[in-house]
Amino acid sequence: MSVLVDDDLWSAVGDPTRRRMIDRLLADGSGTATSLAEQIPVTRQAIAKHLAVLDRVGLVHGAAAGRERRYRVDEARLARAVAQLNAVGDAWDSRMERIKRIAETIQQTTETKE
Amino acid sequence: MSVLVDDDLWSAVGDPTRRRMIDRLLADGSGTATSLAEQIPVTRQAIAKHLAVLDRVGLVHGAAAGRERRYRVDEARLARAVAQLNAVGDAWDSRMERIKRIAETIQQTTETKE
DNA sequence: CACTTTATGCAACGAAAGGTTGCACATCGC
DNA sequence: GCGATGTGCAACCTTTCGTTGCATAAAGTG
Repeated sequence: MSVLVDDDLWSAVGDPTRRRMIDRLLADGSGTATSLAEQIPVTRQAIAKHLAVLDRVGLVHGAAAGRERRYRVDEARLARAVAQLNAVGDAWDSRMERIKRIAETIQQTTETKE
Repeated sequence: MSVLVDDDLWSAVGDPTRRRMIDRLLADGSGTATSLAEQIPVTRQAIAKHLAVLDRVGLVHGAAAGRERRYRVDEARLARAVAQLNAVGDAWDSRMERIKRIAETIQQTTETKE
């Protein structure tokens, strides 16, 4: 049984830098390429490209505001991504019954059908 | 605060092909580069490289058995990865309190198949 | 208004990742 | 011994992630 996931969506959050960007955007409410580059150790241009990727899959939306372009997380879209992360995690968990003990952090019982 | 995540571990499961490989290995118990290549639409060599990546982060272990090299998922390690997926998902969720309902709705539309 | 600062955007380029093909080599079954 | 099967190594291509450099637009300030 494999879970149906949107590879583009997953790949978008699969990148460490993009994950940090989402963290920052969620923490601050919104941000620009420049503001994010000040908080994450990559250049503004790299951030800008990642924002384009995130925008393309709909995880963020940018709006021009004067001379700056301010980005904000699309929470519904991110919730969908989170749901997929959980779905895959649950699917794998259900295949590893015997190690449930080891994964003490994961207490959510999953009744995913096989 | 951002969640402490092992980027290598996350990146390992961030690749669609590697996720499918893990799915197959879990379903079949074990597998070889050749057997996996028959189930996933990429060449055996590509599979071999992914197995090397997964082995490096400890998600799978390979053992020579005659002329073939058989790989098996390290369940403790995978459980750790799953825990991190959940941790990040939870962190993001906690930042998006107000859309919890949407997340639930999306969850229902996330299908699973064989 | 002119000038400087600040925020973007575009382009070229390099390194690494994911994928392919081709071939050499080891091993199993007969 | 010999063919079929399973690996491993190497070269090569494309995309992705990151860089630097430069041009441009919008504020802010004298």
